[in-house]
Amino acid sequence: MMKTPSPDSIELAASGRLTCAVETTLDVIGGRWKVLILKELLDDVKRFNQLHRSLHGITQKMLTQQLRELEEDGIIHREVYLQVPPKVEYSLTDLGKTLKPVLEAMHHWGIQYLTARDLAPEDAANSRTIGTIEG
Amino acid sequence: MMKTPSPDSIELAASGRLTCAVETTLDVIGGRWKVLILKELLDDVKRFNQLHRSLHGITQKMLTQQLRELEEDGIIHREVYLQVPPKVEYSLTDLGKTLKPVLEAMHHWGIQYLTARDLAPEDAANSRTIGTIEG
DNA sequence: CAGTATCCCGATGGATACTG
DNA sequence: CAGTATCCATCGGGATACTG
Repeated sequence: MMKTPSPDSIELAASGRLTCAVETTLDVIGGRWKVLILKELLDDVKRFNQLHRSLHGITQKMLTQQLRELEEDGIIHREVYLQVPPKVEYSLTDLGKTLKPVLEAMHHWGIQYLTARDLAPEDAANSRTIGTIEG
Repeated sequence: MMKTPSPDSIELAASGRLTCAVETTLDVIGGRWKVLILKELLDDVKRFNQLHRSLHGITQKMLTQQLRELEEDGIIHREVYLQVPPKVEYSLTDLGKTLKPVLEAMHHWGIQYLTARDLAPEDAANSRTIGTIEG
């Protein structure tokens, strides 16, 4: 995989515009707050206001919206307790838990990237992969 | 990593608003066309119009813009040949190549996700991770 | 507590035309 | 060939206020 020259892009009509599974993933976790939300839920079940407090800066609207999208995509589960005052708990579904390796890969790369840029920003800017400048 | 309860989020002032390395990664590859561009460049060096043709639907403006951003982030290298007609080649930097595992993880999950949703969309919608509904 | 409902703005991204 | 330059539509996302 990824080694094949051409037969790679997976044509799917699911969303109409996606041409590759990588984009599908990006579509699911690419939202402004989604990876943060997922991180919060990786190990624990959490309530709405718990999330609201943890994700500093997010508005209620955004939190609700992003949670709904994650729910529709089958990533998280929303458990409503019919009581007063209301109580709603959010948790990862089994499908959602499978995102862990992806998030870890992204986390790992992020660290590496920040390190590289921190230590040698100019070096990175000048780095090149082609050695022969020749028409 | 990811196993620790709290000392996780890496406060960085690089971009001002990022609170986690995962977001850093998303910031770099989260653009509308970036993962597609990266996929094109994973194995080959390519010219501007080659990319333009491969990424069906992208406009010149968008292609230029996304390429510039990737370049600024040290992910790709832009090699200009001073000749007529002009020739510009894009390639991954060493740093850019390190994204491969990330893209592979995302690709792999995307496939898995599509399969899961395809085979059992309702099942996924009903899946839950908490078993005890109890206030 | 856990949301909705409005209003609103700026960034993202697209169409089109032009150029060194 | 490889871009720029404009103009424009959309929409993600935020502030604020209200509610079952």
